Amino acid sequence: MNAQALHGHLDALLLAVLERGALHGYAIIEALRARSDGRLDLATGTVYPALRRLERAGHVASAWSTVNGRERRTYELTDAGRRALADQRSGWREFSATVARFLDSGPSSAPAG
Amino acid sequence: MNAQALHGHLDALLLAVLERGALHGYAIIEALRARSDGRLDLATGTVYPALRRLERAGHVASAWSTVNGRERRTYELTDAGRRALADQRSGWREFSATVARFLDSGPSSAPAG
DNA sequence: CCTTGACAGGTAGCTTGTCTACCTATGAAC
DNA sequence: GTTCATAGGTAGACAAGCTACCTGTCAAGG
Repeated sequence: MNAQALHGHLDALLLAVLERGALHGYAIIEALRARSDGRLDLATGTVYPALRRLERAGHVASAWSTVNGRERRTYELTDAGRRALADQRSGWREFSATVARFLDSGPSSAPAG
Repeated sequence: MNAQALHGHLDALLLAVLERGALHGYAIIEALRARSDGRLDLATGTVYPALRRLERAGHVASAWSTVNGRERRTYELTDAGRRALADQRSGWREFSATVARFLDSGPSSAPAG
């Protein structure tokens, strides 16, 4: 399952992983992979631009830090990002409930017609 | 909620409404609106090209019929379309379960940390 | 006859957002 | 100094939905 299916929901996932604490880009990709049991395996070319989008929107803030002599850009949720995440969560719930009406049950599992 | 959020799932919804019986394009749009309590209000410019996509893929078959002197193109699920729908259903379940891991619960609803 | 509005089908071009492919750089192993 | 894992980044391709527009029928109002 690639991010093409996520279209429009990727930003929400990014905010969600950052909710547990600040991470750098590569670690975000690994967190996504780990928490999804390998189902979400995103390319850097997908995640980095998305992170920059979120930063432009003010939902995350980034800072350079040097770890083991390596430059890493660490991303952190802002207050606006936290609000945006709450918003996206309810948006997701509405979206998934709506789609589920069409896809969660087939004709065989319908009660009587 | 617009179809931009549906990205990649629209085809599945279209197949799902056609599962209950053949419909013409306009009626599909109305069925989507009705079954979603108005949440899915798709433009013809969204649905017609999608239908043509599905027809090219062999998932639906269309036929012209004249009703009340009006030409209507009626779409019907093919066997391949039925298989594709079953496929999309399981894809949807996996997708929604995966995203839900990140978005269905906030830190407040987490048990202990 | 002409206009307006609901119904019905259709297309072109724009925009957004992800993907592919590529590049730079450090530190460790060989 | 080559290769691998880690880490950050960009350009251009591509898919798919959106906006705006067009054609046409039928019914109502003038």
